[in-house]
Amino acid sequence: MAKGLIGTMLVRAWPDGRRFAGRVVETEAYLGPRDAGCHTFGGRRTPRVASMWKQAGTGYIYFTYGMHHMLNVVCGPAAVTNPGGGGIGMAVLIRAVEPIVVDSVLIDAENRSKFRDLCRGPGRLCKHLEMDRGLDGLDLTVGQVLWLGLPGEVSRVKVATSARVGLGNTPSPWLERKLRYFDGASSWVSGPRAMPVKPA
DNA sequence: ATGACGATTTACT
DNA sequence: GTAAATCGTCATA
Repeated sequence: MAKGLIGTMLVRAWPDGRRFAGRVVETEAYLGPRDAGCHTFGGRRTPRVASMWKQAGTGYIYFTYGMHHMLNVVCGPAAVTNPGGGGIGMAVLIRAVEPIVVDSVLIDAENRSKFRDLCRGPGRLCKHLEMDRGLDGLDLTVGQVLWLGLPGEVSRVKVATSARVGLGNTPSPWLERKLRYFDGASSWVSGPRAMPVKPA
């Protein structure tokens, strides 16, 4: 799903009618309880990560560093047979988006560079789309506040991969896995365009 | 009740 | 390149 979401449209609509739409260009996969980099590592089910155990299509938004919010798309099944447990606890972090519609105005490709940093990085994305814990747990399949649409452009996207960003330095094979996906031809991607697998 | 810690960004050297 | 900003969350006590 992390790979498949590259190229899809992320849409945000405000009560006052304003709209934003952007093309997803960078994601990261967080694979659940076995993944040392994942918030559900070890089967964690604290209030903060509760949304990660819900069904695919749920938004998981959390707060970190005392100032930033991050948006994830939950992608596992929800609890069915075991109400207190169940689910898979996996999600995809949306790290960067190419602005297409800003303040309800379609931005031509030639003018898009003016918005280069608007949604480049998970923190900036949430800041500019005004997404916080108030939207945590939202059903992203209901197109009213925040949702995902169809691929934005009919073009062959070359999806590149790298290790995930910002996971600290606790040694673990999980942190070296190439679970970050991005449009290799996009200039809207955050951080390094390729990360070394492991510093020699 | 307390303390350590971020799936980051920004400002400075 | 390095460091500060800043606070909710959760594991201890």
